[in-house]
Amino acid sequence: MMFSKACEYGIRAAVYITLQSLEGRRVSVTEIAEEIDSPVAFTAKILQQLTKNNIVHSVKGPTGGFEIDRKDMDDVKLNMIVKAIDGDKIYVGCGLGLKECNANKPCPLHDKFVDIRTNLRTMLQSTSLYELATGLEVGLTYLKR
Amino acid sequence: MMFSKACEYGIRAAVYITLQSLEGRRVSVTEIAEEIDSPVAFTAKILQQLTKNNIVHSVKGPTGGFEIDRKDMDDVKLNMIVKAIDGDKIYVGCGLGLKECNANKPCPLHDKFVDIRTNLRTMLQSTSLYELATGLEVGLTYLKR
DNA sequence: TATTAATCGGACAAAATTGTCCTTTATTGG
DNA sequence: CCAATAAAGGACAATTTTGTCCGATTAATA
Repeated sequence: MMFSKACEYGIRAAVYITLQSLEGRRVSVTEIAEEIDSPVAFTAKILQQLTKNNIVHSVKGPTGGFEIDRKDMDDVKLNMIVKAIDGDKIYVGCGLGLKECNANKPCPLHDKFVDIRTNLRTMLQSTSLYELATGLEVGLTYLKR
Repeated sequence: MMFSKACEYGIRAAVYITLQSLEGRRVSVTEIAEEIDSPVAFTAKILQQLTKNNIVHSVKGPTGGFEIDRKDMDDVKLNMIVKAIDGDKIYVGCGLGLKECNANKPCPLHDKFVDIRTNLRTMLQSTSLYELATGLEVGLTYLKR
């Protein structure tokens, strides 16, 4: 409703990989898709994008799979994932779809939107994968269903 | 980025109709589409939905077109338009796309999302067509480009 | 009453998003 | 080196969203 399906899967996948990487486990697409309840092949596609953008790290061959460095768990914020998959259309662009809409020439909703969007951006920029994964770890939050 | 294209056009159309109704003018789809810079036929479809939902009033035949009663300009809030076109998926539903996600069994982003979504809902529920149209009237805001 | 101008409604078309499948490439372990 | 395993990548398919077209319906007016 806010992100594309691809982006939703992407975030869920990244969080799951983070969770498993914390335990030192490298995970396959099959496992990921199963655990986050997403279409396997489609999830694979999305993971390709995340690896290209250095958000997750992938290893081919047997014992291969996806993982995230401990450092990256802190460094990777949600906005990076969103940007990698959906682009920056969440930040840029008018709420009413006007091409030119800014403080100078605002659409009728411009001012009311900047607030909401700023909140969203701030939230995405400040939320790390590690933060999300720890909630899961403790059993406070869930990724499936 | 937040609303569907259909919804964007719908809001823009409704605001334009409001503006013209304030001047006592009834407007045709052709004029609306031109003034809000949207595809005519598609805009017509969306206006049908708005009419069915009693958000705008339509009159067939020559001298016909769309208009909004003065009273409705205050009563119709943006959330009604959004609901009529996009349904309530903006309010309902998990930010990460989980089927079951609530305070009991929250997704990792649940709490951070409720804030943002509450802001959005509040804004949509409190913004009337009249309010948006008057900004246009005074030349403070714009609908095209 | 005939003409004309407008919305309504349904069928269709195009484009974007979501999703699948299969082949290639890299890597591990025997 | 070989077999098995996993991601990468490209082609294709299904679905949803966006958009078009055209005939039917309604109403005003000459």
